[in-house]
This record gives sequence, C-alpha cells and structure tokens, in this order.
Amino acid sequence: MTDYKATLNLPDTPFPMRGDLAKREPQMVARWQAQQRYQKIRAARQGKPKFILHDGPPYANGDIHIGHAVNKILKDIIVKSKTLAGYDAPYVPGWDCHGLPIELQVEKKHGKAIPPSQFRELCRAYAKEQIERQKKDFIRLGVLGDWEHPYLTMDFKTEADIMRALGSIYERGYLYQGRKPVNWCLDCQSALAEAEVEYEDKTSPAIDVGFEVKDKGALAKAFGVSLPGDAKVYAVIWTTTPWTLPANQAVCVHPEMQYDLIKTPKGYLILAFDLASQCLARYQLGGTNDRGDGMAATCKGAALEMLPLQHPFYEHTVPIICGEHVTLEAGTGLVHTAPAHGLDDYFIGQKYDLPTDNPVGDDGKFVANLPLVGGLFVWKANDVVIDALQASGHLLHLEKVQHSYPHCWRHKTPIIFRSTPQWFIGMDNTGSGGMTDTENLVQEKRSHTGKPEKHDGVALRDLAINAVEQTEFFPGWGRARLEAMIKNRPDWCVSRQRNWGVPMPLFVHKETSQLHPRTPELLEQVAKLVERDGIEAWFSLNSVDLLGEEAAHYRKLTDTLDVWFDSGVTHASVLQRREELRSPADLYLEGSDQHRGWFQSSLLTGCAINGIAPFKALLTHGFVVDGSGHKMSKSKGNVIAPQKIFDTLGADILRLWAALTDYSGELTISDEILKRVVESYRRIRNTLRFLLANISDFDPQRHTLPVEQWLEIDRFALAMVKRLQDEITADYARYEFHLIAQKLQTFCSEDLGGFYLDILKDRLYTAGENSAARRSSQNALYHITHSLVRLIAPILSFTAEEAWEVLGGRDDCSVFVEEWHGLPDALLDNKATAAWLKIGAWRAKVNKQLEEARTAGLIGSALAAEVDVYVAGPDYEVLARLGVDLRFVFITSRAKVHRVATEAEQHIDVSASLHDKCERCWHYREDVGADAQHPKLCGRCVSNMFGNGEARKYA
RNA sequence: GGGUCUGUAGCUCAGCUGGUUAGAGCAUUGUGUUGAUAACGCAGGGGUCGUUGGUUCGAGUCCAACCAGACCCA
Repeated sequence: MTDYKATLNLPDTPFPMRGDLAKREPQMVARWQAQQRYQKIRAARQGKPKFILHDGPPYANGDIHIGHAVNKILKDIIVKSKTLAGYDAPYVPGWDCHGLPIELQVEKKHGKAIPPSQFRELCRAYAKEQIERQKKDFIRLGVLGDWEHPYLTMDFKTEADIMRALGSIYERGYLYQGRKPVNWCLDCQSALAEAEVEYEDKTSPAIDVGFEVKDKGALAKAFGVSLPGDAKVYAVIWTTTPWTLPANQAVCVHPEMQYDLIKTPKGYLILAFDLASQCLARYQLGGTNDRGDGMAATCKGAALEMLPLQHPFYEHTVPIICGEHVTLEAGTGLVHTAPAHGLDDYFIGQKYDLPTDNPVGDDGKFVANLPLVGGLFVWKANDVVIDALQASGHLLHLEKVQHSYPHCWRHKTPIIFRSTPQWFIGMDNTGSGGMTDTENLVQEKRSHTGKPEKHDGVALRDLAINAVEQTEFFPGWGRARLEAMIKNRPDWCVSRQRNWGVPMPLFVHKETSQLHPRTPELLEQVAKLVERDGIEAWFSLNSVDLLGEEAAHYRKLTDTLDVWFDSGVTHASVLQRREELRSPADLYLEGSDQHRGWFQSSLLTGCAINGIAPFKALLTHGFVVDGSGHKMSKSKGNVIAPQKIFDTLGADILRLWAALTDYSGELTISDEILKRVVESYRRIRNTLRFLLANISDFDPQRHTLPVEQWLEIDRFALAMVKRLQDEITADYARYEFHLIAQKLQTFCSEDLGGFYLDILKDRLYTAGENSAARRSSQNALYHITHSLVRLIAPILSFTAEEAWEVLGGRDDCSVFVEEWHGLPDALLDNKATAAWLKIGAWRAKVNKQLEEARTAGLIGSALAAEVDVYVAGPDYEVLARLGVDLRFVFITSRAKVHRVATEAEQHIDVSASLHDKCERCWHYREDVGADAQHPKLCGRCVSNMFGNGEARKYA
C-alpha cells in the first residue's frame, strides 16, 4: 500500500510550538548584547527623522517591581514601533541616584556615625550596586537601549549640570530665600523628611482661647448689630499646641462658613454656627434665646476678613483672615494661625503676607529675649502659656485630648513643626528683567530656535500653564490634572538639609543673607570642579580658594537640592548634552503619580530655564493592582513580582500582558489573567509557526508571482493583512497597544485560523509542490508572515526575533533594522472584497448545517459531506462565481449552488457523500479509482501528482 | 474632605457624535479531526452594561447622587 502522506507538502519548521521562553529568552538577550544590536539599529537609522522618548529615571533603590516593568515595557514598545515606522528612536535609560532613601539604606547598613564624605562614598557605591541589579532585570525584559551608557544623576558631569541648571534659574530670578515649617526632631536637632515621620498617639492639652476684638465698630458692622460700649468680644480658637501661641499671627475663618456672635456671661463670642452649641456646652455657658445659645447675630466668614484682634498675651494685634482649609471637624471653626509652625498656616500666611518668624531655636527652646516663654523648652512652655491665659481670663476651656501626632521614627519622640530658612523656586514672582506679556511669549515659543526663550518677567506659573496648553496628552485628561496641580501648587522648596545630594553651591553674606554678587561666575567655577571630582568638590572646598578675603563675610551653604530637581533638569543635563538626543523630547512617559513628580519638576525647570516644556507630549499609565482592583502591598501578600513572571512564563508573556491591558486606567494582574495571556500568546505563536512551516520551501527570489496571477482568495487574504497592518500601525502611533494585541489575536483566530488557513490547507498540502496554485498561496503567506512578524515585534520582541531568524535563516540580524512590511496592492476591488465577506457569511451558515448533520450522526469530518446551497438574489452570483472552487471554501467534498426565487426559500442541504474517500486528499469523490493505476486516488490527486495539476482560480 | 480617573459576559477588551434582539478573543460545555496534534476546526451556554434616580419618543452611550477601586493632595 502506497503511503500517500509522503507525497504531500506538509508543514515543516524549526520554529517550535512551545516557546520555552523562560529558558530561551536569556540566551537570546545574551546574543543580542554580544551582537551589539542596539548599536546596529542606530546605525541603520542614521539620518532618519528622530523620535526622542526621554526616560524618566527610576530611583536606584530596590529590585524592580511590576510597576517598573510596565513602565519600561511601554517605553520599549514605543521605541520599537517608532523604529519600525522608520524613525531614529534612540533610548538612553537613566537612574535617579541621590536622596534620602539611599541615605537611609546606607545608615541601616553602616550606622550613623560615619564622616559625611565617607558616607557619601558609601551612598554612591550603594546606588551603583542597585543600578546594576535593576539594569539586569530591565535588560531581561527585552528592553532595547544603550545599557552600556545610561545616564546617572550622580555622574560627575550631570552633578555639575544640575548645579548649572540651578544657576540658570537663579539668573532668571526665580530662586529666592524664605522660611518654611519643616518636621523638626528635638532629639536629632534636625529636619526630618516625610519618610522619617511616623504617627503615634499622644496626649496634649486642648485649649479654647478668646482673642479680643480690637475694632468693635467694624465688628458690629460686619454682623449688622450694635453693641454696648463696654462689651467684650472674643474670637475663639481651639488648639492642642498652646506653645505655638507665641508665634500666632492670625485667626483664620472659612470665607463661606456661617459665624455667630453669641452673648454669654463671659462676653460676646464669635463661633462657627455649626459648632457653637457644642462649644458653649464645653464652656458651660448658657444661652438666652430659642436656640439656647444666645445668638445675637450671624454673618459669613468673609465679612470678618482683616478685622484686628488683640494677641492674648503680646502687645501686637493680629488679623482675622480667610482660608479654605478651615473645617468643622473639631474646635470652634476659627483657627489659630502660626505660619512658623504649620504648613496650612504657612501657605495661608504667604497669601496674607504674614511674618514667618520662628521663635523656637534648633534645641527646641524659645529665644531668650521673648516675653513669657523666653528660654523655655516648647513642651514646658505649654503650661506657662496656659497659666497666663487662665490668669488673664482668655482661657475658655482646658482639657486633655488623645490624638495621632507625628513622632521621630528614630527617637520615637514627638516632633514639632518649625520654620527654617529654605530656598524656593517662586511660582508667582515675575523673575528679573522687564515685563513681557504672555501673548508675546506664545509667539516666540512657536519659533523653535533652540536658544533660551526670552521669558524674564513672566511668572513661572503662567509659563507652566502655557506650556501645558502646548503639550499633547495621552490620555487627554492628563492635561486637566496637570493644569489643576500647577494652578494650585505652592512655591517649590528645593533645599534639603541632607548629605547625599547635589549641593546648592551658593555663598550667603553672613549679615545681609544676600547671595554673593558674583554668584553665577562662582557657580560655574564650582561646576567645573564638580565635573572633575563630583559633589565632594563642593563639600571639601575651602571658601578662601574661591572668594579670597571675602570668604570671612560669606557662609558656604551646606544645603542640598531636592532630588526632584536632579531628575527635573535632565532635559538640560542629558537631553541637551548627548549627541543622539535633543530637547524638547517628543515624549515623556510615566505613571500617573508623576503629574506631581517628574512631569512637574521637568516642566517647571524647563519653563524657568527655557520658557518652554522639555516635552512635546506626555503619556501616563496607571498603577498595577491585583485581580480585585486593590493596590499591591507586602502586607496584603498580593504582590506579583516581574522576576517570577519572566523566570516562569517568560518576558514575552509579561510584555503581552502589558500590551493587552488598557494602561490608561489601573492595570490588573492576577494568576488567572496571566493564564489568559499565556493562551493568547499560544494562539499568536502557533499561527506564526503554521505560517513559517508553510513557507519553509518558498523562495521569494524564485517563487514570487505577480499579484494579478494569484488566486482571488489569496488576494483577499493580502487585503485583510493590509487592513490589519494599516490599523495596527495607526494604533501604535496613537499608543493604543491594547487594541493591537486584541486585533492580532482576532486576526489569528478569525481571519486566519477560522477562515483563510483552514481553507488553504488542502491546496498547500495536496497541490503540486511547485504548482501555481500552491505558490500563489505561499506568496500571500509570505507577505502575511512578514507583516505579522513586524507587527508583533514591538510587543512580542523575543518571539518576533526568533521568527525572524527562521525567516532569514541566520541569527545575527534583527527585525528592528527593518521597517513595517511593504505590502503589494491586492488588486481587489470593493465588489470582490464584499463578495468574499458574503462568502464568509455563507460559510458560517454551512458550518451550522454541517454541525447539525454531525450531531445527527450523519457525518464526522466535513469532507464526508456534500452540500447543496439554495440561494436567492445577488448572493447566488457571489457563490456561483466560485464554480468548482466552492467546495474548497466550504471544505466539503462537493458543493453546489442552486438559485431560488426568494430569500424565504433559501436553505442548505447536507448529505453524506456516497463516494469513496481519496486516500491522499481525503475528499469523497466520484472519480476515486477512475485511474486504474491509482485505485485509491481521486482525479485531482492523479493530476497533481502525475499530470498538469489542477487549475484553481478563486480558492 | 478636595483634584484627576476607572467600573460592559469568568478574564482582557470593542461598542464613533444616544436609535433595531449589547460584540470579539480567551476560558467553559459539546463535538469533529489526528496531515498546525500538549495544536487546529465547528457549534452551544454565558451579560439587571457598578447602584439609584433624572433628561429624552428612545441611554451601555447625556446629567445627578451614591457604592467600589486607583493616583495625587489635605
């Protein structure tokens, strides 16, 4: 018996069905690096239009988590898709290296008693080590970039440029000195960062204090009442920090809230309407009217603005001011305001230009010459203040309360808020130089000269808002979010009292506190030194070397810069410094938290230095959450590590997950989701494998046929892939990756697996190896494969490169030096396309009938069936046109169309074939055995094997 | 508490400017094939479109409130 299977052209490929990704990907990565693929791609794109995606630097601490992975994968998808679209898209990864978290790690490891210079060296070494760990994982994800030359904010040259950026901002008039309350530990005698503060319960004295109204006439007017001449009126505040009363500068009310003037045995009291009753109960004062609180009059807080009050134990008066931060949660609805001791107070104080004078020294003692509390420790001062208030009759109530209060995480002792001298980038000061109106500014910005724009005299806030308007946002709501933040943000405090950071290389006059007149020049001299020796150059600098005799009059600042400044100015220190990059970048891409972070620090420094944003577009992705939509945390135990995913499932699975998920909201991940992603991957991979396997003997040099000679279904397939490619390349350009992943999957399942490839198998396997019928299909498959491999490449990079090796027969070329595949015109008019869609619909109907016949036990395989299709109207022509090829579309052994008059008469008859089954092609045909020499074969197979081969036109 | 978002089948996503019985892939069930075989084909089941009101002749699609979740603030 002849084994006809051997006479078929069955698929064959070295591309395995199972990816075995976890094991094989690392080998691929090693080869890519050895072959310098990033550099080769750069060379291939030399001279092409640039697309600059600027990497927001991750912080050099800790191993990468899933959020890092998402971020880098999305960036990589963009860089690769832009590369395939023909752009020169370099990718220079970076790291943020200075700052507190690293200090804390080093402290934890080496203790606190280390000289600062040695401490900084340890920090530098630690950061370096962390970078190497993170880098290894980023590379493992398949992210392509200049990993050998990343940018580090702790590079000496970068450190110098960070200083220079500060200098530019100073020269443009946006830097100023001020005071600001910071968390202050009395035991450390130093400022604490937010991360060093923890909250614990503490018992404090809670007091209600009356501030006597000075101008009763104005008050009476505000409330619209007349008051007896001898009446005493008090604005009542409530506080749990009596010791801050010496620094009181105002009493704050909510402008929209209702305040009552209430007559009591202790005089008239001003209290918030909603809190009056409980306050009076607390003070044990009765009321005299229906409401029981003796209300005399009421008014809105706004009416009380600027009313002068007598400080309860000092000579000066303080105003009533209005603030939105006043709440009704506790107290009286009037808030004691000490700008030196609270952030809210400080901000509202800025608005009203209140003094920020801080009477408390580093040691927690009041300055010696201060009346009442001079020289006292703050906690001691509590009692003294309370006694004084009691004695003078200003104290309405005293009680002990337990509340959550900030503590130093090292000493576990309560901290205080205390204003200290700091440096700010002002949002609203108009900088130096002449006024320029915003309109002119916009005009100037449109001409991209690359030179700093003239923007002195415009408030940074206005520059920034303007820059936001010029920026493109993905997704669009990013604009509203960023704009709202810019509009509301306070001045940027850029100074920190830290060791591991870029110093502010400034000299301040000891008496006047003014900066040295030659500051820009001096700053550049320092920058030169830092370029050579790093930030240590400043710390070890002897002022005399720079200032000569003047040194005696100047203090060398020891403050360092906020780390957000470091990364914020990478547009200057990296984009403008590196040959292959430029500013503004085409895109910044980060998580949505960076609206407050890097987007903003970049925007503000960019605007302050150049008048424009350092980016043309911003893309934001959400955070990764678990299967039920909750954030991941170690305590919840719902953390999924990227390392675990690429070590078990492979990086391509993680990449496909990132692509499949709509990143504009939260990205959900769970074991089930990953399982689904693996299924998706298999579908795409197997389709690719089938394609590769069926064109393994196809040589485009020898077997290319002009499209007009292809069978029509092959041209239809070409049209389908063309449409897919058009859609997907457009989706890449819009950064809509989840649509791409979805379309790829649907294309593989519907268009290919469920239609074209299904129909094609018979022709590919049974037609003559080199027949026009078979080569026609391979022409189509060749283009589909080439298109598909490129389309998946930005997402499934490992799989694409693996397929590319099979396609090209060599392992030293990358799909990323290519561009999107140039597809020939399918030469298919709208009518023919519509006809094929109709044919597909009829195929579905036939399938349904076949399934019924199968259920009824009439047939098994579809080839065991014969169908008669009764069709009315234009559909008849559509099907009839295919002639004998119709059976191949339906994959039945015989198919015939019959015309009927009306749609109502349309139906499909399925019957089991009564003929013999051809042993080679498995069709049941009348002519099986017609050729006596080949009794088991049908006529078609005899012809394909020994004759001229069958002729096909449509399918 | 404020700002910016999200909430459509078990999972991931479509559903344009409001208009016939809400779609796809995967999963699931049944089944065919054993010449893509730890693969592939075919058919089926599965959704109060977060909840409740409102606008409209008509709402998944517009408005309001509420619930749940995310990010950033306070």
